[in-house]
Amino acid sequence: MTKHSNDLDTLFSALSDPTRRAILTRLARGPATLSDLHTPHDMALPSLMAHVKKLETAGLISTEKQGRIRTCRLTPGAFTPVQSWLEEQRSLWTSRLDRFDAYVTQLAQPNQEQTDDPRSKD
Amino acid sequence: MTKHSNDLDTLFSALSDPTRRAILTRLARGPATLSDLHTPHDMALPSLMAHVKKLETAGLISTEKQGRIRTCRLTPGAFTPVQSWLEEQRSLWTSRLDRFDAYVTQLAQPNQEQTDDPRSKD
DNA sequence: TGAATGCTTAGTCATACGACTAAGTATTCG
DNA sequence: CGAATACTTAGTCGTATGACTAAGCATTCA
Repeated sequence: MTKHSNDLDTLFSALSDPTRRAILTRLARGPATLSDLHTPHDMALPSLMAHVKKLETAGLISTEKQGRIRTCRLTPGAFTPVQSWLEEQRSLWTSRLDRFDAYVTQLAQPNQEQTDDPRSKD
Repeated sequence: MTKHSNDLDTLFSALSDPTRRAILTRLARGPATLSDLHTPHDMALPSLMAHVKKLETAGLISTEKQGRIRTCRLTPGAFTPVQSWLEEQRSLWTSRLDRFDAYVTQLAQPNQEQTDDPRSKD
């Protein structure tokens, strides 16, 4: 069993390395072979290969071998789960702010009934 | 020296663990003490503490101690570098698609001069 | 004051990660 | 065919991560 069971685990983990992010940035401009990807990095080829494999496992890129050459390309829409998670967090955060705002507004108008501080809700 | 020198390294790495993402989700609803954060997780308190510390190091949360109680809260805008990076990638990708589109359009109109396939550019 | 509470530190351990070298395999070129 | 090319596999090594237990240290409450 690998360490990361979850999609997001694997994605965020794959993105947490600068070499891998550089590879993605390169591939955003177009497909490339392993050697192409290797050239700018001061690192042995097997080490770079391991990064490429991690990106592929995370579903961020796909690779295809023709003859002795392996070509790598970005997977369209691979960032979607990441962006969705971020969006969900943002949504939770703003709805909290809304509730807090309503609470403060209510405090400022003591004529009306008050509910509990919404911040303490589970 | 820690392993992650870069902001993005630390951020993505902090986000790559489900316990830590759960903590963030909890804090999106409002501040909480360490014990609060601990309760739902079947894990020793020091282990949870380590996660909280990692989130704090990444700048995703801040903590403050009053008496014997440590309160944790989300750092507003902490996701910005992550979202900017994603946005930059998207931008590279779409500009590549635009260039490719222009190339295809040109192929379909052989009357006009053709440039090289933009995909092969460095 | 003495005990309970809430966190903190210290130390251990297993596994994962990321780099390397060396050697192997499969294409392609001369 | 034989050599160069482009990856691939295997094996090693040091460090990082993430979990645990046990013990320590303030604060607060009775």
